[in-house]
Amino acid sequence: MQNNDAISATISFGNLHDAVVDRIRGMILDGALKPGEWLRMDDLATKFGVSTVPVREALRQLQAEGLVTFHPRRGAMVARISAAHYEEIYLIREQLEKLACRFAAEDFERVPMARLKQLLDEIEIAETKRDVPRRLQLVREYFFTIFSASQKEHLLRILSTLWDLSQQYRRYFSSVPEVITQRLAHYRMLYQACAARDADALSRVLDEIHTFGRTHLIPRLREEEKQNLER
Amino acid sequence: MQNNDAISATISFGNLHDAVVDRIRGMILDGALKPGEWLRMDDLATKFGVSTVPVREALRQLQAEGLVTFHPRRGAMVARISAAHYEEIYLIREQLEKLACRFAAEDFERVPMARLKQLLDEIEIAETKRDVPRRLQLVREYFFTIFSASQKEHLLRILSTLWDLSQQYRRYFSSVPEVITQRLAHYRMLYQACAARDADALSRVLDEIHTFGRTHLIPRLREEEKQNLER
DNA sequence: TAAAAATCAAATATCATATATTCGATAATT
DNA sequence: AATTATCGAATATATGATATTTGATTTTTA
Repeated sequence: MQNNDAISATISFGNLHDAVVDRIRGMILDGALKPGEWLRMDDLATKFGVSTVPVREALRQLQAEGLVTFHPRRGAMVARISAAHYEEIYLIREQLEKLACRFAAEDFERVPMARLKQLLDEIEIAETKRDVPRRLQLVREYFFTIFSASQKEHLLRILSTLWDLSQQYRRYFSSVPEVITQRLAHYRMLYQACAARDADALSRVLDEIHTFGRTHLIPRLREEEKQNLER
Repeated sequence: MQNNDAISATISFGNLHDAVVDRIRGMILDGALKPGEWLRMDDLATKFGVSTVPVREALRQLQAEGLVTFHPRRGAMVARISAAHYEEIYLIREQLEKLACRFAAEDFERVPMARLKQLLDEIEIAETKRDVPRRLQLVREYFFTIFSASQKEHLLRILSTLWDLSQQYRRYFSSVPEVITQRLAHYRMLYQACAARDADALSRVLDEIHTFGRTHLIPRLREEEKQNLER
């Protein structure tokens, strides 16, 4: 009997380590593995059809990324991220995304506008279809299409892990209608700033995006967390 | 015969993974392992008196931190960091260190001034003794004593890995007299800004520190790299 | 010079050990 | 007498060592 989740069948080349990392990270990001959930190495290994060794390595890497916490002799667990942590992560993202856009704006030729337009359209389609997971995925790709024009390896790596860490938070707000319409407006403004090759406008839009998060979303999240604790 | 480098003897509890990570990271940071050098898992394992498993895990974590690169079926190697990478890392550090100081300045009470003074004195002593490794260590501790007042877990973690990545560069300049005197002046200015509980002054000093790096050190490093390639 | 074999090390699996947790039994206290 | 607390054994699972396999590189021979 062959397990459908088995990796060995799907990945014929490359190493198991990276494949396992991607699988587990994916499961955490789309909520299949929830914060606070224990990650039993044996279970994951049999699920993926591999031994425990690549699983352990994968979990260690995810720990380094902040998505997983290790508890000595107890095992690994999906990281619990508090509202305070989200706030911190967002402030870091704000600075680094501004930096990435500054680099990108040094040469707008590197921003693939056609791809950006396509993603923007697909985001709106996903929204009309109420396909939240797909929209989240597309939005991420949209932003990173812009960030990538910075051609800054480390910056992109750090931003990528920060987006991973704030994924839960994004999913949490992905069903609030006012937030969605506001965000869609922001995405369009980003596109226009890039299309106009206007570095200042790009910077302003990014500011607006993050100010909206700071003033509207983070307080809401703090409130929500307080309610959860009281219950 | 007992190997002096053996970890098992020194670390009786906790897991080997963390101990091995610290050891290898330490060896990279103080130059015992040089950029481009292959990290043979067998060798490291026997050197530390452990099996290859914790070594592999440690190398994977260091890969996530950016200190080590993996080459499929070839092994792990100490990361080579180009002048362009240093420049990028420094620009990221600039933004994040300003952010950390902004948080720290929200409540100067959290900055342990006595400790800061002590470190500043020790830095100057280490300098008169020409003890470069110790000075590098102390300077790092000095900055992180300030950053830590931000009480921002993720920010500190990211800054820590960025300092690790720029360690080679710091060592490279640690023997240039003009750089040292300029840096010592910067450290004193940092102390004074904190002592005066002046957030603006702190921000200005940090700006000056990074501007000096950008205008004087990075170009020098680029030049050096070019010469190395020509040779 | 090219091909094949030998060698070497990483990648993965399997096996062993150590530790934390849980459950049950017994004792102690109310 | 009943309930709770504590101690110990059993179980589960992380952690670490050893063994095997796979892939790549180098060397040797035709």
